[in-house]
Amino acid sequence: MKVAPRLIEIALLRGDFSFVPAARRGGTMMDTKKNYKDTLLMPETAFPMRGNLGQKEPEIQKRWDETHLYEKLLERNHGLPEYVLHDGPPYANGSIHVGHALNKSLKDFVLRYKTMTGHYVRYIPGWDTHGLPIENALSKDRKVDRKSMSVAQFRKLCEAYALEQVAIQKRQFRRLGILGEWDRPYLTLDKDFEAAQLRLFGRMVEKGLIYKGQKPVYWSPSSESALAEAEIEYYDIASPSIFVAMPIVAGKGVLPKSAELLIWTTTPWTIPANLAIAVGPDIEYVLVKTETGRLFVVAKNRLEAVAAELQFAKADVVKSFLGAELEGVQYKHPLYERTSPVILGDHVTTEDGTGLVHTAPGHGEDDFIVGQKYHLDVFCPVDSRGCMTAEAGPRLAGLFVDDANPEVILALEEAGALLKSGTIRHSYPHDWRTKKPVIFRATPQWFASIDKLKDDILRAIQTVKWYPSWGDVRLGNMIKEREAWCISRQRAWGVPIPAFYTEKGTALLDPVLIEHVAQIFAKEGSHAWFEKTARELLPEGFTHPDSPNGLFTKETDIMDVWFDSGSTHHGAMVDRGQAYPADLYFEGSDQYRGWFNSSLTTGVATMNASPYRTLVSHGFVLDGEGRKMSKSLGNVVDPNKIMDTLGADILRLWVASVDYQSDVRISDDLVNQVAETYRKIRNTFKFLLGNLADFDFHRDQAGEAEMTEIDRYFLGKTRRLVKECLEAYEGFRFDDVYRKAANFVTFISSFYLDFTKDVLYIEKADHPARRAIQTVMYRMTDALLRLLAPILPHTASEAYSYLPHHDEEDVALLRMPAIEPWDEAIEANYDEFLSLRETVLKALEEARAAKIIGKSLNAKVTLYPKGKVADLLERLKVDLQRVFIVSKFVVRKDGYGAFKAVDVSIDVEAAPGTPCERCWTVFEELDEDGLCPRCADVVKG
RNA sequence: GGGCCUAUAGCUCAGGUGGUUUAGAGCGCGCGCCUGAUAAGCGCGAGGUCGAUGGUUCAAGUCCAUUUAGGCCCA
Repeated sequence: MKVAPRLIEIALLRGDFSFVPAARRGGTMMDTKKNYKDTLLMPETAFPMRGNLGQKEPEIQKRWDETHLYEKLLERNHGLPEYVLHDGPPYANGSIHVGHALNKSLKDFVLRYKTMTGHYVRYIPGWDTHGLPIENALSKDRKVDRKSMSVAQFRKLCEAYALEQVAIQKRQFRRLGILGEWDRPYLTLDKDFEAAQLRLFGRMVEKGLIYKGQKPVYWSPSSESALAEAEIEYYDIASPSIFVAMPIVAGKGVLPKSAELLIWTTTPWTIPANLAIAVGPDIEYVLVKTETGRLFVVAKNRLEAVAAELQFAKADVVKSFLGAELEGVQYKHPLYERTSPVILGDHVTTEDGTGLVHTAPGHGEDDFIVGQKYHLDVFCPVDSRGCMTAEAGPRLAGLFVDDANPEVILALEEAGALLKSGTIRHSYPHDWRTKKPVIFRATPQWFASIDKLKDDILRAIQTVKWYPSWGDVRLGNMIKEREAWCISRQRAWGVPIPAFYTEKGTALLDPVLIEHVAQIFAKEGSHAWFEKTARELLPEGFTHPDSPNGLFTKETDIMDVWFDSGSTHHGAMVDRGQAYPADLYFEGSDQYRGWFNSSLTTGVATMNASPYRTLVSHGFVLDGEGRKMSKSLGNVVDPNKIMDTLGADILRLWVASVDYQSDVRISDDLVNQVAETYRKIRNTFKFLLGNLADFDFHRDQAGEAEMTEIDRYFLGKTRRLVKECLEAYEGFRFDDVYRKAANFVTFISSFYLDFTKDVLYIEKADHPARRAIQTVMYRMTDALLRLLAPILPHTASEAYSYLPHHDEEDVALLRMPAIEPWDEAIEANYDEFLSLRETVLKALEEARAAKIIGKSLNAKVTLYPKGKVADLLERLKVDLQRVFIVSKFVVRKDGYGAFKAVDVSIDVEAAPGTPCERCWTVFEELDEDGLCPRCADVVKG
């Protein structure tokens, strides 16, 4: 324990010497020692042992800013091959979390590494600044009443809010130590960006990829507007609950014509819009005959419940079959002369109802999706006020949906299709503002066709390099499953869809008009759309046959924000002078569905090629137990806190330590563990720098010819480290860099840096052996500093500034070390020697335990090699006494020692004689000053 | 429910196409040494049967199936 020494320190401070052990008392001995200590070449450096990163990093970052490090790097690498890492825009809302820190750190590793390998590397950070979360933050958190102002006014508030959020996140990102164009980031709300987005959209229009269709959305009849998921609140209400039978007209040989399909619904008003009945392909269905002789189809698991509900006295199973067999069966609508198909849908369950799902593509999300697959119409006989239209037939037309319900039920009863009508209490969506029920209603929306692009996208996927390798499968599966992309949003905060309507209602989506609007946006931003009239947004003198009076209106829908971020490869990359495609996209695995997907779609649509050559994805950050972080669980780790206390380099080192390609974990314990490793690395730097205090590499370096084998062995290990780390960087395997570097540090610290102290401290400054060792240490320091610079930029920068005779202003300005060959024969020999070393250390440990020796320098070791060990020693030119830090080392071919191991035995005894006052090596004879010949020579000669 | 992924010592990770004996490393932990890297350094040691089950095989952490837990994205 550390208690004892601490007590002594305290005692010394107090002047209370009663705690001091006897051995430490007595003036003369201490004085003598002190004299000789002054003659040693002890490590000397001002590089502090403790990082104090929380305080120091901001200072280092300030220096980077003031010296324009980023700009210098660009200048320096101007004309070299460009490497484009295109930044995916985080959403501008709230403080950053560890996921952000992980993402940005990983990118910075790549950016700094690529810069150091001689690439022209820009970093243009970006933000996603439109969208619903910002609208909601204003309405909910800041109590902004949207209805009290115009859309244009509300959008201005959104913009201001987004910019605030960007400022917050920017500060936090910069604290990580990331170099880049922070003064000129790209924002999706920038005028230029919005113009670029429109132009990209225009090209898709030109290619015929954009069309108008229908899609059901949450619709609030009470406020006559579409609602987003976040604007919905659920309350319990009473709804009708009806069972309806729909007669078969074509049974496909599976069902008799007299059979009827049984469905259940709580929204009778959607019955007029019924265009199909969905069944689960793998669900088992039965045809049952009731006491009345009617034949009904129902899911087998639901039979009992349904029979009870409908009070069947009898329900004999006539036949059973899988849902898949029913595909294509035709039935007749009970209220209209209309025939519809049975379709298959994975969304069908047997949790409630009959296992057969009434499908109205105009009134339900699932219904719409499955309807797309079967090319069903998106039929919606309900208007914006929630009233049935003429399409629902004269009997229902004009009725509000709630009033249509009883009328539909009545009609069904009259048609003999109603089997039961009741009520049910259930949770139902309501408008969060009016608190009135909402409905699902199809409205006209703009779509991007995916069908036409699918094959091209799938082909593009094959050209991308994926890390991890399963990325192509994941994205490919999503593309294959993907239906049309609805890009319309009935919101305010976003880029408007640049369509106009004529007096006759003709939609005008024309590349020429879009370019005109884009030019306006480039000057004024998309606010112009909401502040100007259609006339003002159209080219001067524009006419259209469908607008004889020259009147036009403009589209009110805005674009899905995924179209915003999907446009960054132009708005923020190509338009900023970078080449298409980018070398790298590097984001979280949720972006397979998001940005990877939308960027690829728009990229293929407009450039017929993937916007990225290589794609790397990282996993999510979980807590120490592998669980999702959540406020309610209280397991959220705040990166800002870590940076303020332990430092950004610790956080970055954590990032480097984990296998980010799957999900990663973080906790206080885990971060502390990384901090320990950091301390080891830092302290090793301090020691190395200290031992290089009097070393000028240009003047003092030794050639390999002047080195011992073991020097060359460690030089070789350094070169191996360089090679392996560079390979790891190339493959984005930062955890390999971390581990290899950490292991290297441990390895040299316990072996080379330990035994060479005898030469470094004791010998004269320019002793050849000492200069040889310093040369190796310089190489080690240099390699480690450069290799770790991308991961620990602050620490590497700081340590480099303490390196005597350094040439550059910052370590970041250096190149990665070159890969050099090393002597593999020496490496093999000394790798083998390591196991002999272990054996000797064990023997020493045993002697220590037996109180024969304390420190190894008090020992005399006698080694009795046999077989392979004897062979090995034949091959080595090594000073065993020095390497094992003992006072005497004897090798004897005859006899055996007490400590036995394979092919070797060892005797350890206390070295006879007295320790030299200066070097502490034990000698049988010393001169009159208590010095050994070597020390006498150094001190006196 | 579907697509994709993860699961080896307390922690972070190694363990090409199945076959070196008691599955490795670093950290942490325990014990000890040193006090001339000192809120440091060095040594030794104890910890896993490889998420679980069932298979294939002369032989599986390493192949197959099932299953459990967890994650992302859908539904």
